[in-house]
Amino acid sequence: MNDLARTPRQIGTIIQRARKKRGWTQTQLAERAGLRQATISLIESGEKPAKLDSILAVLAALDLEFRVGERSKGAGRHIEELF
Amino acid sequence: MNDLARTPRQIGTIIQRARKKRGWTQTQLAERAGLRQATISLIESGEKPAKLDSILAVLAALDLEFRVGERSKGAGRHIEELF
DNA sequence: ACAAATTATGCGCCAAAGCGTATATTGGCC
DNA sequence: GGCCAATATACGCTTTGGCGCATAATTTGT
Repeated sequence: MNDLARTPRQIGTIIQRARKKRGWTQTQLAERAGLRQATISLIESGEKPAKLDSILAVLAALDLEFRVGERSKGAGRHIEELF
Repeated sequence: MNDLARTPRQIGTIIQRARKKRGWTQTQLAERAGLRQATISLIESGEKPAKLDSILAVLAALDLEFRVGERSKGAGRHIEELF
């Protein structure tokens, strides 16, 4: 994978795609991440900035993780390019 | 680069390394990220969970970015895996 | 089209991140 | 040791993310 995640919205989109890929509902993901369905909804929309802990919990529940790399070194894809 | 970042502490360590690599003080980084020196100190220690926005601002100031990838898989990725 | 499931919002509340300011504490360097 | 830059803490205050609970709004399946 290695999707670029520079903004809360990009992160939300990535999370949503990963969740649907697993066939999970927001409620199911919320349970696994120890959050509420409403919180998942907000995170996926990216409109309200979340806490780092919440994002990390969601990523872990999806078996995903952050990696930190230098910008503009083309090691990832922009999520917008997907459709 | 592409450093693993699963916990706030790991993220803080990465940020600190990148900052020192650039020869910046916490105060300088704070100015560029629109935060306080004290906040940078807390983020680098990773002891107090920060807000996602703060982390993203710091990464951007350091010309870094998050990438999201599957756990337990190497950094250099096969694009074919995605579909 | 209808019912069921899923997702998006609303409201009051609490905990805490970040702020401003200021002060310890540490670390280099001469 | 002594001095100054750099970093870690402190306190009161404001803002807000996430909660519980609930309900709209939307999507999906038959």
